Amino acid sequence: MHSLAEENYLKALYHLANHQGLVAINDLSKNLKIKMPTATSMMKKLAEKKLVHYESYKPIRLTEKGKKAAALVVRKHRLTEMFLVQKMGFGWEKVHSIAEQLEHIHHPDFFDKMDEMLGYPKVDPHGSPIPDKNGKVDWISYIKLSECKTGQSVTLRAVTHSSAEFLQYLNNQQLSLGQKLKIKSIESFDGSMQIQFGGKTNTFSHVVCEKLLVE
Amino acid sequence: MHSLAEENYLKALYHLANHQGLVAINDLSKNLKIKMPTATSMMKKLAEKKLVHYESYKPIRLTEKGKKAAALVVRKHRLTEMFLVQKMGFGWEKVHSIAEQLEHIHHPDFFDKMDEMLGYPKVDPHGSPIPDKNGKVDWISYIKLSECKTGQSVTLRAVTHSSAEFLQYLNNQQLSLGQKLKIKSIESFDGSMQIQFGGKTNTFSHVVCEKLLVE
DNA sequence: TACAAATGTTAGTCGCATCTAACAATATTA
DNA sequence: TAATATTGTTAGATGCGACTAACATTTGTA
Repeated sequence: MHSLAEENYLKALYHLANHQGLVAINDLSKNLKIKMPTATSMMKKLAEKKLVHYESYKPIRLTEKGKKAAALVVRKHRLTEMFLVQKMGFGWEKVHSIAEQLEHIHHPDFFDKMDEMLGYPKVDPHGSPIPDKNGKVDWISYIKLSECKTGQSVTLRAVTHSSAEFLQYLNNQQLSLGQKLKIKSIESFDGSMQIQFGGKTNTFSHVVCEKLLVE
Repeated sequence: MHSLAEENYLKALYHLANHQGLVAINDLSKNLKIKMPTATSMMKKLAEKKLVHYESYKPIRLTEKGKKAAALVVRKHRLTEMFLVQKMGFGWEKVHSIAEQLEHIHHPDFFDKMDEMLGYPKVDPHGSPIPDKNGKVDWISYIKLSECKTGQSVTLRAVTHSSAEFLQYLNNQQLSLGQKLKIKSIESFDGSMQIQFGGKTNTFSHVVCEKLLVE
């Protein structure tokens, strides 16, 4: 089995590769808040274990084995988040930090039981897809709210950031998944959007709109 | 907060002190399956942190601070076991090994929520008391089945071993907590007991009877 | 294109939790 | 009580995952 540190590197590589394509040592070290030499030496270790393709000065790529291992950690994380919300009554803004710890539990039965109790969910409370037991993911192609045009009507399907502060902000705006949104106008100079939903119109900054996925 | 290793030492000291009184380095190292020098150096570290009283060649004692820290780990372990049985439907023989990992989660809300969902239970699925949030334990004084006399009628209240094998053995005998037992006879040469319960009479070895607590 | 800035690697150190080997103290027993 | 066995300690090594300092490569730009 992989160590806690290894699992965290795999997960970071997985997310970075999905969000930005090529992954440099620098990205990885910033993401994990470790220094670059530490990341370099871990890449050598993961390369030994055939979890990444690593060549000096080249971008890092997960191998198929590495992708699967990473996806299985993500699976544990997202199943846990779903369990915490659905079965334990936590708010969606609380669950990320708990799941960060629980994702490292090595006990298949525990997660299989959650999966069963939840009815084999396909997405987590933030709308992110839950990888299956083989690490395969059903990618659903939503678009960012920030890419929509004035006048469009869309439905909020996922958020791409799970920090407690951001989700609490959405709570304060009474914004949750499934909410229908109508784009009233867009400020061209800062990209902020006036959005109508639930009988009111609020303004959201570009930074916020980028993190909201809709269809 | 304490490291995973520290928590495991505290827990071992707590259990050993409760089961056998004085605790020697040797006991500790056997219990944790580590070598004696490792235990010695950890005792020095825990002494620095005022979690144990340690003097060379003397038995080890937890300080009040150490007892509380240990009890809080035990609390997390036992709450988790109860949650796994009551809310997730695991058999009592499965939960120890899962709880061994979950007990090291550092997230008060997670355990508080379990506690609330379980209705603030006083004992775990094996009949062991759950320390309160201050680390205080309601000691209930049961006696070992092995100490009972022929003809006595008692009720099974707790088991003092939580290994999957032992509990599976009890499952196979259809023996669970709350079961009324009547002692039909005792073999004087090996201490095995003929016990009547649930409409049948089975023989249990001394080793088994020592692990069953009754009242 | 040449230099500067940014990025990446190598070499060596550190703390943690483990180990083994050698030595010291305590306990057991002949 | 003296010899022996058991238990405990000290000293020093190891693997892991982090670090800093110094050096190397790549990239961006004047």
